[in-house]
Order: sequence, then structure tokens, then C-alpha cells
Amino acid sequence: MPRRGLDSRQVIDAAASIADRDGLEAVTLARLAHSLGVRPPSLYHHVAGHDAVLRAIALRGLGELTACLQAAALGRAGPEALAATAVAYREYARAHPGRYAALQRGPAPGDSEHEEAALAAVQVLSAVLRGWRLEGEEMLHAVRVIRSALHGFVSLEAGGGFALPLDRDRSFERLIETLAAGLSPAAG
Amino acid sequence: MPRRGLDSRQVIDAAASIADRDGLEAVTLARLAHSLGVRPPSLYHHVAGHDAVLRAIALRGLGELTACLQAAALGRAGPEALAATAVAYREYARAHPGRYAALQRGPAPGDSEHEEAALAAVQVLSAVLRGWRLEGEEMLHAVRVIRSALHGFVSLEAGGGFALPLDRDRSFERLIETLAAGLSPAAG
DNA sequence: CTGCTTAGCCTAAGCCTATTAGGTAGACGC
DNA sequence: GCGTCTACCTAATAGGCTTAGGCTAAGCAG
Repeated sequence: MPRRGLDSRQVIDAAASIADRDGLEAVTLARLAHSLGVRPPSLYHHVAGHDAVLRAIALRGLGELTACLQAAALGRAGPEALAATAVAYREYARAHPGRYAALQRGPAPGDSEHEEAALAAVQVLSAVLRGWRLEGEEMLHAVRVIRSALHGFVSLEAGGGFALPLDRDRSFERLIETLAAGLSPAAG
Repeated sequence: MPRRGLDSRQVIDAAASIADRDGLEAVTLARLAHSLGVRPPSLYHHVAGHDAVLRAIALRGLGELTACLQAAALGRAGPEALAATAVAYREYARAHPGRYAALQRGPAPGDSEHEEAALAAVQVLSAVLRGWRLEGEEMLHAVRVIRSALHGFVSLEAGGGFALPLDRDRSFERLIETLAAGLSPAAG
């Protein structure tokens, strides 16, 4: 019985791939073990269990999403930054539906590593909103508005919620325009 | 062994209650059967299986949600109607988190009953948007914008996505204002 | 090279799901 | 009372997660 030389990184890689290809619910330890050429109990040497795998997928997704958002926002400001960030958000979710789904299960209470990763992603949005010169709590509310809109769109789109044969790209553009226009009358 | 006189209605009632109280993933046939004083296989006389139970919860949720939205929109127009409908949407999701979660799994392809129930809920939003005098496809895009925003907010809120100690009611008000202001410059 | 330790992988087993097959018994029409 | 329907049952299959315990390959000390 040859050794595979697995480590937790490879396990999470495989899990994220399965999630993206066949859906998050397809990420079972049996399936994961099979894809790695190993028996399910062997996975416990690398990950703590099924929940830990899902959390690790979410954590990886958060890191990647944050990087995508930062790359999109870099060098841009105002409505242009908002649009670019929004598009990057949607593209990430479409390219990695399984990771995005994993990310919807929020951090467990007290899981500070997970909480901080989520915060990092949110802070990109916060930076993007600088152009709107919102003050204090209004900025935080605005971030929630943006997050809600983006997450809602992406989530409905992924779940087949947009059944009509109507251009979804156009709907997304309208969403961004609505946000940009509605966030503040003082916006540029 | 006394008969309980179950029917599928009671089974779905119990399933929806479990979902709201302990989360959708707590709706197992074992748990459901136990709550009804019956063994799991007996449930198959009333429902087709686990998937069918989840679908039935979603269907019930859609019906109830549609009714709530209609009640909120009735006798109102324009931004007031939008605000009332949005509040009703959020309140339903908060009062029935399990049913709302069930509803996020969209209709299976070809499940026309489910698709029509979803359409009915969406049409309330469509009616609410009449005040914005949007033409043709713009109306449909606007409905998607509203749905995205509402669903996103409610979904993040339910998943603990709003971690900061910041008033969520106020955030929701800002969301509604943003939508109302941004939907169209021609809005009332 | 020999022998010890570590750690990766295994099988076996327990307990939880969902589901199917087939039996029992209460309730209703005649 | 008799037959039938059906609500419920037990038993069993299949597959999920997880733990316990054993085997062995790999790496290191001497």
C-alpha cells in the first residue's frame, strides 16, 4: 500500500474542486477520499472532519474573493471602482460556485480566523465607498447595502432564481447603476 | 399500535415547524417521524421522501410569502408600497427562517407547480414597481434588482453575516431608500 | 546496516441518515 | 362476519461520518 504523501492543502484543493464542479453537497468525505485515491478514515490525519473541510473551503474562498476584489478596485475610484468590484464579485462566484456556496455558511461564533477573513473581504467594499464621502455609520450601512445587493444577485443567479429569458448581464448592470445612483445624492 | 390518522398536511406542518425552530438541516425523516409519534418508514405513505418534504416546505413558504407581500402592498403605491413590501419580506423571513431557507433551493427544472408559485411571489414586486413607470424589459430588470437586494439582505442577516453591532433595521431602511432612489430618476 | 519512532494508511465497527420490501392490524363497505 | 384498503410496523439495504486499533513505510540514532 503505497503512500500518497497527502497533506491538508491537497485535501482542501480537492474538496474545493469537487465543490465547484459538482456542488457543495457533493463534498462528502467518501467522495473526497476517492478522488485522492485514499480511504475515508485516512482523511482524518489531514483534516478534522467534514465540517472542517467545509470551513476550509470557505476560508480559501474568502481569501481568493478578497484578492479578486482588491485587484478590481485597485487604481479605480467612485462609481467605476464600484462597478469593477461588483463585476469581480460576480465573476468569482460564477467561476467558483462551490466555494461561494461554502462561504454562505457564516463563521461559527468565536471562530476569529474565519471572522477576520470575512472582514477583510468586506473592507474592500468599504474602501470602494470612499468616493461617496459617507460619514461614520452611514458608511457601514452602505457597505451592508452593497453586500446585500451583490450577494443576493449572485445567490439568486446561482440558484436558478432568474428563470426568465432576460439578459442577466444587463440586470446586473442595472443593479450596479441602482446602487451607485441610490447610495447618496451627494455621490459623484 | 394505535393509528395516528396522519395526512400529508400534518407532516408538512411538522416539517415546517422543525425547520423554523431548529434549521432546515434538522428536518430529517427520523426527526420528523419522532415529532409525529411514528416510525420513519411510515412517512412514506404521506410524502414521497426527504426531497419531497423540502420541496413542500418551500411551496408552503412561497404561498405564505406571496400572501404577506400582497397584504403589505395592498392599498399602497410608489415608494410607500415598496417599503411596506420590503418590510413584509424581511419579517416573513425572520419569522420563518426554516421555510425561507427551504425556499432558496429553487424549483427543479420542469417543476411547474413550484415555478408558478415562485412567479406569483415575484409578480407582487412587479405590481409594486408600477409607480416607477418602467417600460418593458426595464421593469423586469428592476424586479431582479429588488429581489436581489431583499434576498441578499435577508440571507446575510439570517446567516449572521452582519457581525458589527450596528442597527440592522437602519441598514434595511437604507437599503430600501437606495432602491427607491436608484431605480429610476423618473421615480415619484 | 539495525533498530526505534513517527506518521500515513488501512480494516473493522458504531451510529446516523434515507429508502425499500414485506408483514400486521385497525377501519370501513357490504 | 367478510373483504379490502391503508396506516403503521419491523427488518434490511445502502451510504454517510467518525472512532478505535493495527500495519507498515519512511526517517533517524546508533
